[in-house]
Order: sequence, then structure tokens, then C-alpha cells
Amino acid sequence: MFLFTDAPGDAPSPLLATLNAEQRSAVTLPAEHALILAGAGSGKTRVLTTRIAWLLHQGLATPGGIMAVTFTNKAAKEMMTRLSGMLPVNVRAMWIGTFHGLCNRFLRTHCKAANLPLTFQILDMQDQLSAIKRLCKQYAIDDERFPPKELQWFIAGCKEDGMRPAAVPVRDALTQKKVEIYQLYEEQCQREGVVDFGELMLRSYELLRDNAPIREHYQRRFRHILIDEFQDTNKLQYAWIKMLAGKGVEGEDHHTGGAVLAVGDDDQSIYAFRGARVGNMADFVREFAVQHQIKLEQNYRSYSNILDAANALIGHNSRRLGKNLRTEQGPGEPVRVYEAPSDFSEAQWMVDEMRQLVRDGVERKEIAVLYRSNAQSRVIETALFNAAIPYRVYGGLRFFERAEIKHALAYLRLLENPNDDTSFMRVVNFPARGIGARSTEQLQDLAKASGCSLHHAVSALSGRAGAAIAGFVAKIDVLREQTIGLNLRTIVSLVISESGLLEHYRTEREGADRVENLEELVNAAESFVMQEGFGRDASGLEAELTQSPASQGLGSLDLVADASTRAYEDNLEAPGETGETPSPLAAFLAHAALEAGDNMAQAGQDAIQLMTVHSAKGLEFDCVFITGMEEGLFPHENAMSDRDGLEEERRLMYVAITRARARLYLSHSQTRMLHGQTRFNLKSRFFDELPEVCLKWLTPKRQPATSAYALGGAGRAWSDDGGYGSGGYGRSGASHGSGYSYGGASSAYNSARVGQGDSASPSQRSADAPVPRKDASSHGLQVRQKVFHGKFGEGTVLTLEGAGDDARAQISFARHGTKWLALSVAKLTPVP
DNA sequence: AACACGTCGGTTTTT
DNA sequence: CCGACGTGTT
Repeated sequence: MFLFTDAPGDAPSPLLATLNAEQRSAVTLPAEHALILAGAGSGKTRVLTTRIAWLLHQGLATPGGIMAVTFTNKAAKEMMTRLSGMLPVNVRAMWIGTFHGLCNRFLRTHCKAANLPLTFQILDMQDQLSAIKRLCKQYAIDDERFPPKELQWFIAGCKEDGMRPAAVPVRDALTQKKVEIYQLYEEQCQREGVVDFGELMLRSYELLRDNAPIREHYQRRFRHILIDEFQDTNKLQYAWIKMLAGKGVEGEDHHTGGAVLAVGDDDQSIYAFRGARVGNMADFVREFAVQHQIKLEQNYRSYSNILDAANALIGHNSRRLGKNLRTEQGPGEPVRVYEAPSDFSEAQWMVDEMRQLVRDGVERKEIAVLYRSNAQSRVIETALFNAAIPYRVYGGLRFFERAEIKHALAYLRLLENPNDDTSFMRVVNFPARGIGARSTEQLQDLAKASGCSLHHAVSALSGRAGAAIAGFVAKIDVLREQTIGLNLRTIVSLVISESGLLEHYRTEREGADRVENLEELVNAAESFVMQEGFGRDASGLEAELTQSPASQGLGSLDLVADASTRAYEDNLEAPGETGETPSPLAAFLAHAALEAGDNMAQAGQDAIQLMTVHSAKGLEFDCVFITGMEEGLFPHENAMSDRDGLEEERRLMYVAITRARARLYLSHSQTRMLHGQTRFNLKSRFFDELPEVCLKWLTPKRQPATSAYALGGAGRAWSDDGGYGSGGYGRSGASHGSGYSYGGASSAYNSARVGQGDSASPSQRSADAPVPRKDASSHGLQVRQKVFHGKFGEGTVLTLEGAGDDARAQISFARHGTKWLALSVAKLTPVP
């Protein structure tokens, strides 16, 4: 049975036993550059982790020689958990983490070479924005012309592309000014000893690029570099990988670097808006002369109706690397499509449907509602709340982002790094201690004049203001003295009480939750220490790497390295390392910035899961509702005008569909409240891209836009079976009879649902019949319709909203761009 | 220094 | 419509 043994003469490796042929060949690839195209639900994480385990087991790598990079902490954690389940190996000896987490580790190790203070702090996006606002105020920058948000976006974008201010191409005066601000911002950060997320990456990249001994050390060290979600890497991250793999410097010996295994799915690239470049996949194949490309197309998640829908949809995209998911499961149930008269009624229908699912034995946490934009959650939340169904919304404020937590962290950061002006400003007068804006402005001017931090400038500030602020600084200094030698838990505890934060929130009327959160911070500090093992061994990260694998009693999976690799393990110290190790407090602060934590709302409960399609990536559920399937919403109006935007929307839809294991609902609404106005949306074009045989229309399928309202040549493609989609139903009916099973375990669900048709389903009640579309017919326009305007010429209707005299249309004109026109005024002629 | 009022904006998100 | 943010008032 075992076609692939791990080594000649050896017993077959249990690691490979449960893999399919595709997966196995990926896991056992030679130590060369390779690209794995891993479709949704194809066992990608499994392949990655098994690959690492296999390399270690075969003696082809030592823990210290492996680097595995992910985008999210969740993915990194998952990888470590699974790995330690496979092998008795100290996962912390490997460099497994997020891009930013690993860069942080790298920069801490080489802070001197990177020109950073030992105590450098990490700015999250909030911190970055307030740092930029502070800078703008300081230099009297017109925030009308240069909104801080936009500057932040500009700076982050430059860094993602690997550009320092001097490298930014300057087209116009506006850009020129932005670049100057970028430069000032850089100086400010350097002065304060803080780095933003982009800086972690960029600084690491530059250090590798400019410091040959360090670069060569890591190139020799990491024999295997594995990258997850490669389609989401940005330009800088790719360049960083090239540096580590010995492909970054012209003329450098390309055999020095390790083997890069990139795993990704071009069809799931949904982060172009934050700099992700799918093109990195093709570049990788070319620049690394990749010889091994493996496609994982076997899907273990969904029934084939769902998969067929996904495949057909994504087939409408051009320039794909090409991949088709298949499953050995049966067709399963058809994809259900529902049209509601209003967003309110859409939510109501969902609640009814969910009640039925739960009655039939589906766990609530196995039901997910996906939407394109966060604003859509409100109406659904209201419906769920009124129905007393527990739910959890993803994507809210996370633990370390809460104001009270950020305040506490600011005090802690000042203990580490008194020059962190962002933290200084955050808490200098919080809790209030009579230090007003006037005083701090004086201080800031003084600091600017002498080019030093606020902390240093205090001594030069005289008068009442000076005394007050000096008092604050003294308090911090005392606290710093007091906490020396204490354990982290005690430090945090002391700081939240001595700072006055606890007292402040205790006396506040609505402060109970915040007090609770502050107490939770103390617990978080304690469990962080436990997890990181600071208690047992205060040694730093590098010390862990020298741990001998042989010392761990590995039994049959012995990891004893051969002589040559062990010799290498003994010599892991990189050139120019800072001998010092970060304190538990420093590590905790970095942890807080790099991993903002969960949003704590009702975590753990069995609740319906509400989230955007973006945040659903990587997750899976038995039942999925994709809501608001409307033109302008999904695909989103801002992404509809160009092909790339539309294709990304389609990939997003592809991600959404492939989240569902057994049952998938797609719904849209004729009307929707958005920004206080009722909008009339057409159903999404994505419906036209799904195979009819996979679908089951729960509501009578409406006539197509073009046929309803006297717009020549209409009605043809759609009028074939105006009812319930008999084709799809017929096929699915057959599959039900032939032993459809819902994941085996939940048979109650099975019997209740299957074979009875859906005649009892709430979705079929006549009360939910769609309302006639009066308003649409009064002006007779439809989204995507071509129209002619006397002044602007020919255009396409993008959006319709309002009714009667208030009706307006957003129209994209070929020559004059996009305009909003009042339909009661504008003279528009439909163009066939 | 806390509160009230007005303005503005409003895809997607992780680090 | 609704929340965030900034300015102005007591």
C-alpha cells in the first residue's frame, strides 16, 4: 500500500500514510525551489507541516535550519500546534512565525547593526496615525490638503514597495510634499526609537541587503524556507525572501541560500488593496528557475454542487495559473438562492432558516453569515438579537486595541523606552493630572527645537507646566526603579494601579468593563510568561536554538542530526549579535503590538458566526449564507469599473463559496438601506456565472433586468425555466435519494432536511413573496444598462437609488467619467 | 475638563 | 442612518 517510503530499506513513514498522491509528492520534494498551487480545502496546511516534519525526520534538516513564514499569527500558531502533534520537537527552535514576527526577532537580535535601540517599540496602526497627526501639527501641515489618513496610507504604501523617501518617484508638487513629510516622519520615528509595521519589514530587508556577513549567515543557516499564502506577499516581502534565499544580490553565489517552498492559490488572492502582488508567483517561478510545481486540486471540504459553482465562477477570470477543484464526495444539496424584498426581510428569512438548521441538529458555530462590507452586519445582528439567537461578530475591536489597554501599555512602554513620544503623549495627562494642551505644546516645541524627545525636553521646561510634567516623568522614573527585578505579572499589576488607571476607571460610571479588561491584561501577562517559558529559562531566543534535539527522547522519530549538521547547530551565533536578550516586558510589548488578540465578544460560545468574506478566508463551516449578493455591493461599486477590480471581487466570491462544506445559501435583496437611503440593487452578476444545475431558486426567479422593461432584444437568456430552477432540483433530488450524508455524524439534520423537499421551509412562505418593483419601473432604468445623455454621451448605469423625484443614478460615461444624475431632471435614453 | 453639537465620511484587513 | 472626530461651550 505504501508507494512512497521515506528511505530505501526503511519502514514506511507514518507521516505520509494518510496523504494523497499530490500531497505526498509535495511533502517529499527534493530540497529545491518549488511552488505548490494549493486549492481551497486541499489540505495546504497539512502539506506544509508534514513537509517540515518529514524533512526533520529524514535528517534532511535540523530545527535551526527551518524557516516557515505565514501572514497571520493564527496560521503560525496552527502550524506549530500541528507540528508538535506530529513530532516530538521543540517548535520554538525553528523560525516559524509571521513576516513581521520574524522580522521583529531578527531586528532584536541585530538591533545594533540595524541602528535601532535595544528597547525599540512597535507602532500599530493607531499609534502610527497619532504619530503622523502629531508630526503634522508640529510642522503646521495643512490637514485639508494632507489628511493624516492619506499620509499614513502613502507611507505604508512606499514601505510595502521597499521605497525610502529618496527612492520615491516625484511626479508633482503634491507628491513632493508627501515625500518630505515621509522623510520627517522617518526622522521622528528614529529619534523616538519606534518602528511601524512596514518598517519592521523594510529595516530587516535593508539589513540583509547591506550587511554581507549577516546576510550570508542566514543564507547558510536556513536550508528550507517555507512560505504560506504566497499569493498575498507584497513586493517587499518577496524581496526579503529573495535576500534570505541568496537571490537578492546581483552576482552573489546563488547556491548559498536554502530551498524555497512557496504555497499559494492565485484564485484566493484578495489583498491587492494592501499591496499583495499575485504576480510574485510567476516571478518566483522565473527568478528561482522553479523546477517543481505541484497542484493540489483534491478538495476535502465541500460537496460537488458547491465546488462546481466555485469552479464555474472562477473560470470567468482571465490570467489564472489554472486549477480545478475536484471532490470524491457526491453532489450534495443544491446551492440555494433567495431573493428578498428588503434587507430587513432578507435577515428575517435567514433567522428562520437558521432556526430550522439548529432544530435539525446543526451547531450554531457551524453556521456562518458572510457579507462583503461590515455595514451589512447591522440589520442581521438586529434580527438575530430580536430572535434571541447567540451570534458572534468578527472583526471588531481587539483586546490590545482597547483604549484602556493601550493606556496601560503606554505606561509600560515608557518604562522600557522613555523616548517613545507617542506613548508619552497618550498618557501624560491620562488620568487627568492638570497637564493641558498648552503645556504639552510648549514641551513639544522645546523638544523640536533641540531635536530631542519629550522626555529629554522636560528639564528645560520651566514654570508651572514644567513642574507638572516633571512630576509625571518622575513618576515614570520611580516606577521604572520599583519594577526592576520583579516578574512581569507584578510589573503590569503595579503599573495599572500606580499610574492611577485602575482608580480612574473604578470611579467612572461605565468603567466596570474597563477595569475587568485591565485585570485581564495582568492575566495575559502571566500566561504570556508561561507560554514563552521565561520563568524556567530567562535565556533569549538564540539560546533555544542550540538545544540539542537528541536530548528530547524522541523514540522512533529520532532527530539526531548527522555530524555535519550538528556542527552547524553548534555554531548558530550570527555575526554582530547583540548579546543581550529581551526582557519579558520587552517581549510582551512586542507581542501586544504584533498580535492584537481576539475580539473577546462571546468567544467560545456556540454562536452563529458573522464576518466579512475577507475574514472568512481560511475558515470553513457546514452551512454558509452569503448575503447582499447585489450589484454595487458584491461586486462592490468601487471595484466594478476595471477588470482587475472585478476579478478580485470574483476571487472574493470564490473564497466565500468554498467556505461551505454542506450547505450554501446565496441571497440578495431588492432594496437595501445604505447611508440612510434606500437603494435599489440588481442581483449580482455572479449569479449569471454559476451553473444552473447547481442552483435551487427558493423564490421565483425574476425576469432578467433587460427583459422587464422594454429594452430591445431582452429576455432570451433567462426565460428558460422561470420557476424553481427545475434542472438543479432534479439533479439534487436524485443525489438525495442516493444516500446524501451530512458529515456522517449529524443524522438528525439529515433526516429532517433531506427528501422532504423544502415545502415546510420558512423560505417558501408566501409572506416572503417579492414586492413588485414599482420604483424601478417608473424610470425604467436598470444597473448595467447602457444609456445616452445629450451632453455626456453614452454611459453605463452603475447604481440606482432613491425613488420618485429623488431617484438618482450613478452613471459611468465613456468620456466624462462617473456622474450622479437626478432622474427627474436628466434626459436619458436607453441604448439597446 | 467634561459635555454638547456639528461635520464628514462611509470596501475589504493583518501585521 | 450612524459613528468618529473636532470644535466650542459651560
